[in-house]
Amino acid sequence: MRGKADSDLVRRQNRRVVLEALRAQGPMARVDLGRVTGLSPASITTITVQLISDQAILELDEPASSGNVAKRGRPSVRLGLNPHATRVLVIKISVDGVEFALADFDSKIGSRKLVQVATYDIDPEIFGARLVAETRLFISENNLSPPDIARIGVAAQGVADTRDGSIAWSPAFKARGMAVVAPLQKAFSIPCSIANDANMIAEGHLARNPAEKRGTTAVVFMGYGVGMGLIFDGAVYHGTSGGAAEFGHMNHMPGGALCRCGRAGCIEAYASDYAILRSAENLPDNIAPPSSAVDRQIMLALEHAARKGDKNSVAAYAKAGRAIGFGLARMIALLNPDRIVLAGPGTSALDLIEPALRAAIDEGVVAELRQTLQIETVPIETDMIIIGTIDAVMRHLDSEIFAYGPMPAFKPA
Amino acid sequence: MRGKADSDLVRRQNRRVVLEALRAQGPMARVDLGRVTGLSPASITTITVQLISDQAILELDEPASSGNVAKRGRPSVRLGLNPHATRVLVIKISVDGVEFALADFDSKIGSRKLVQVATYDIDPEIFGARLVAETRLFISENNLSPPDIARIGVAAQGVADTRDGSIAWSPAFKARGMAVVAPLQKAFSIPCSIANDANMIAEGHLARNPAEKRGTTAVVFMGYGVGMGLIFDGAVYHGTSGGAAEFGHMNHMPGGALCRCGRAGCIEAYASDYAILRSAENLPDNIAPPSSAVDRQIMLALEHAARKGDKNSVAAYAKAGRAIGFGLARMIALLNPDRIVLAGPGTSALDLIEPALRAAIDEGVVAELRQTLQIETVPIETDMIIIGTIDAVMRHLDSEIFAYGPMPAFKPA
DNA sequence: TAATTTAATTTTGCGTCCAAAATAATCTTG
DNA sequence: CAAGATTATTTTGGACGCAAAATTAAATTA
Repeated sequence: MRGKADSDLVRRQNRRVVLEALRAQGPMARVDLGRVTGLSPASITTITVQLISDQAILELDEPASSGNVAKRGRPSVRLGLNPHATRVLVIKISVDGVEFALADFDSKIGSRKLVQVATYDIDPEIFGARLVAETRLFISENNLSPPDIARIGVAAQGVADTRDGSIAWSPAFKARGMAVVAPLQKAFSIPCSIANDANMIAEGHLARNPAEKRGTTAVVFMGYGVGMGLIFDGAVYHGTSGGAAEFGHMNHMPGGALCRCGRAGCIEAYASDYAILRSAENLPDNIAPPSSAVDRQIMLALEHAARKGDKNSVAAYAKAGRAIGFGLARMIALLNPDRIVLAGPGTSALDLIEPALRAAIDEGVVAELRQTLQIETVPIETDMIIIGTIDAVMRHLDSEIFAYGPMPAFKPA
Repeated sequence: MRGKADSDLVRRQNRRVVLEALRAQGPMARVDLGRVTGLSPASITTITVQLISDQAILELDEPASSGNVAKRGRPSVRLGLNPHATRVLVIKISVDGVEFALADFDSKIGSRKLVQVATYDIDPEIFGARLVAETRLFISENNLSPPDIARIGVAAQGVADTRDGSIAWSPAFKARGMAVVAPLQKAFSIPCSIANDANMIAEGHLARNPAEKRGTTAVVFMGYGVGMGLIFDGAVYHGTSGGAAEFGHMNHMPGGALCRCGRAGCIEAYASDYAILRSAENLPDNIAPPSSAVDRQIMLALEHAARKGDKNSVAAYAKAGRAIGFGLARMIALLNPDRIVLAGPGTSALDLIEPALRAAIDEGVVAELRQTLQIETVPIETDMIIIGTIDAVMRHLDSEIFAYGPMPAFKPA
């Protein structure tokens, strides 16, 4: 914590704490809010009166409805986030196309839509215009207009530049430096931000796992690519320009296998779907990777073959495990994390990958650093990119807007 | 920032802000403290009155002494940290032996002493006893007794375990898990903590470079070993058990050169003094490294030979640069830092190392992540370990003791 | 010596928190 | 069904921190 403190800071912090409690644990009564936040009942009253008048939260008046077994005493009144406090638009940009989702202030997704876009050869200018047009269409299809939306969050596959709001490099685009935030903000005058998709998965994991509020966790995403999100003390780390945790493009072997990014030896060039496939088919590892995602069925068939004992397939998964394992070993030496979480569709082949992965960690890092390390697998799928982006945007609204005082420009639905 | 806020938090935070300003920028008048901290003159008065009565700071009453050209108006009274507020003992444990230093509350070193200890084959029990005995001697030689010392900070070469207060592994010891904090605390009843020496170098760098309060910096130390300290937003990152930034033992090549730590392929096994020497002498890279530090003169002679054009020496430095460069490339992919700072005696050979180092970074990480990255060399020597440990301990005292209120158990000198 | 200038403190007011007391709303029980 | 009992929430009053304005302090300049 830096800089001076005053009563303004206290008010904002406590408002934020209350909002975060409601967001993380769902609706609850004032008494419970007091217990959870550590604030006195008197303070809770003051704060909730303000938040209610700001329309950020509301009383969920279900008189004896919710199967409340008759308890003694004055019944508690549950408070919840006001779904109509504001709305948020989330856009996911990947090789598959562009996906849109609208979420209410209580983080529930109201509407979503996938638009197929032939991204690879598209011109940056044209993509920007297309993105604006599709966004405008999606907004109007939901009977809304731009001022109804408080913020736009974009999750992009590849290296997102959080500072200039562009996609620096992505497997979805041949071109580099695709401007994304600028055209959207210019067209709609809505604050907009962009981040890497794996970091957004980590945001989603963080929002759902209170244990991640402490210590360091690396969330590894395995699938069409290999990604990572780093959580330090309850905050996802983005790095200087948003390029943090580019685990897939962390070098594994100098001069090694050819990667989609054009360089040699990236972890992704050994451990992503296309790389495992290429390796299982005994193709040389310097042939150009495909520009589109590998069909899920093909990967499942490959897993099946490996489990049946097909030598090449088994070796391919082992190679992938070794690449990820050495990458993790290097990460462990650098960050000494508490937990590693393995997630994504690629974990369906974990039985084939894990032995080599663990052997590589054992070989690659001093034992003392991995004694307390937990490695676990969680069922996170690609949908977590959208969900996590919503979480990230909401966290921002909680802190930066509602925590400050009366809502700016609120419009009841 | 987590948890609720109250006026207690405000008071502590602002007291800390004042102390940090005086520590970072030296003595200054109340007016200037107000300017620097953003606090009003009224608040500065209140806070400084308390800190003076706690004897944490004092008025530097030099009536018109310090060449103050006659200014109009009431003269300002400069305030400074009270050197005698408390004392701190710092212990550095390395292959060379054990070094002691005493520092006053204004961070100035009062007395220091190097004790040669044949560490390598020592029994943990015996080392603990010896450490306590030497510490007791050092304290009494300075006409002090244990209660005069507020805190002991230990910096250790190798993997320090901040949680159990031991040295998990170190090139200085054959044994693993050397208890350090426990015997000291038991003997003297003084709070004691331990950390890795490279992290302490980063603490020292941070204390002297206000720019490091923002963003991410990796401080690389090159010399008898290769170390790193990571600074995230103005705080040195220690990891779960204090083992963070073990850059020297981050794997470079699976199955590669033999390292002091017993494993194969660590960066240190290519880029530390002994590794460069081994490589220049054309010895196989699987021979056991020496258990003591390489003499500085030998390394300087090697540099000289390389600059004269000796092929083997030139190749050895290039190999070192490549190992460090790929390590940095991997770190960059993971952390997307703002700055890399190269430091330590090894930087005297930077002209021989840097070309290969930069080439490896270019080869090993996607261009977009290194566009804004600054790589600089700073003249940090091994002495920074002691200085940085003092800084770290003082930062702790500022936050955890003096920021809270009256000093516990203060004894004027 | 009086006016001016700059530094620091004191006074006063405001905002936030908390503890305790008061009030509200419901259930239990005779 | 009315009087307790019980639990939730609000009100009241006090404490503590910051900041603005007024005041005091200490020096220079005219």
